[in-house]
Amino acid sequence: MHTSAITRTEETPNKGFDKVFAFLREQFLAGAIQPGDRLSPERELCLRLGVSRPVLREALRALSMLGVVDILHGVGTVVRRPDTSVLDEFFTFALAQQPDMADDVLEARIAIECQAIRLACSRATLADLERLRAALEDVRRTINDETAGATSDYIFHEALVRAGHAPTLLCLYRAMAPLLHRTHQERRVLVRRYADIKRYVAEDHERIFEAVVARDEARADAILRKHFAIGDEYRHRAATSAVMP
Amino acid sequence: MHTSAITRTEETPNKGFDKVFAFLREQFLAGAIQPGDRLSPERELCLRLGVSRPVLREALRALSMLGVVDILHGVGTVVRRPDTSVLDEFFTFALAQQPDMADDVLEARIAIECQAIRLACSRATLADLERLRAALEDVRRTINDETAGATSDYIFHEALVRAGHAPTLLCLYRAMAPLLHRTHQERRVLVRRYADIKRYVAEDHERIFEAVVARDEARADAILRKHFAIGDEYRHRAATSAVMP
DNA sequence: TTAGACCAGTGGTCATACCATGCACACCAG
DNA sequence: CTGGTGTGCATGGTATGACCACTGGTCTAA
Repeated sequence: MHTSAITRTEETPNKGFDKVFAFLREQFLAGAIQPGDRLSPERELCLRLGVSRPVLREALRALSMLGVVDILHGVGTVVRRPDTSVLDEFFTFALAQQPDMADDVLEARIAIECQAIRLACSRATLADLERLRAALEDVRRTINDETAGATSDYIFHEALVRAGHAPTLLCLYRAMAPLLHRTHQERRVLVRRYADIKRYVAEDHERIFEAVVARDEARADAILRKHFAIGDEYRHRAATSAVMP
Repeated sequence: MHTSAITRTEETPNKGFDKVFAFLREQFLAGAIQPGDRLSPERELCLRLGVSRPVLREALRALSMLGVVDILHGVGTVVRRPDTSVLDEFFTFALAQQPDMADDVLEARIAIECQAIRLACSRATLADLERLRAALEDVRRTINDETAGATSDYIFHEALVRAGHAPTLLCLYRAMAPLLHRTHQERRVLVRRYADIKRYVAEDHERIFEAVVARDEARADAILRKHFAIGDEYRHRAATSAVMP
């Protein structure tokens, strides 16, 4: 008990994995290593850090899980700009065991999108508007197809966020993409049950588009919020009453 | 080139790490292992899966990175309900690599906070309001202290997001915390230059608090938005005109 | 009864050897 | 000169076996 205390009298903040991970983390956050750089070979790194190769590899694998590096067999470990693809894994696991998390993420989605649409009102380029218009037509065209409809819906909303020209918002939004897409598909199942939902989907998206074209921030925000609220209500109705004429 | 194809004629979809990770992933998604369960010991698992222990550990570490399991020294590897805390690491890395991102992140911050304040209007508990009130007093008390003032400011806004009771929003907000705090401190430097900024800081936060107490979503959102806009303007003025009476 | 020591189970680390892949360079044939 | 080809090295990928360190329960002795 008290014997072990002597052994670690000096500096032993973390050891092994934590030490390595903390070190690499530092390097990244301090900007010492930039995207595109190639890390030192594993054999060299583990010498420099005073750990064994398996431990070093655990840390590298951890970073690769976070999307910070790519480990390429026969090439090396290269730093990459983390994209949101990692979060796909995360949400997959998270939702498998915690379906109620969907609602929570949905709230974050609303936050992102409402801010993005405000920005879009002042920043949207002609190309953005054209993309939105095309997406809107797709939504209308696929209104009777559950699968294609879900995709159209998602594409429209993503186009909306893109039009905001805010990289971070877009990044966050795309992080939730897998989840959102699944939700869209679930929602589409309701189309059969509630006939009026088709009109709601079509008209809402059109009004959203028009508000952006008119560059009316407050109105766009309000309409979009209402759009989500209605969708929420439909899901709620579907969840509470299993059968419906 | 063509020789290697023969070697893997049968089932060799992945080998080593991928194989193990895929296996565990299956187990989770199929619901074969539930939160609270304890995985088999490493030595046993790696035998069952036909891989070495280092490789198995890489996979376990990967899962722990995704927040799916907790690895406890001397105890075992236990499955946990994934929460959004993992995203901390991710966003920390993701947001760190772009220095010019400050303004952009600010926009994301506005998104989070405006949505959170709306939720807070309907969900804030007495404890939340009390925390907000205390933070508000701190803001007033430290109005003349740049450093302490920045901290108070941040604490108030975080309390706001907490009152929204949306884990994902809070997680995203905290991921931006370091950047935000820096911004708050920079803003405080302006206090000396513009005397009226003190009144603005104090009054705005008070009105924000009152709106939440009144549970008026639209008003709270609007006030908060204006609050940010004014802060933005101050920063803009400070940036464009270096000197000012 | 209880405080302490002990022990078995489990994760944490290490060292070394060998396999697998990519890439570049040199080499050879045209 | 040119193009293809093969060989070798650098690097990641895996396996093995041993030992250390922590946790929890059990057993012993006061």
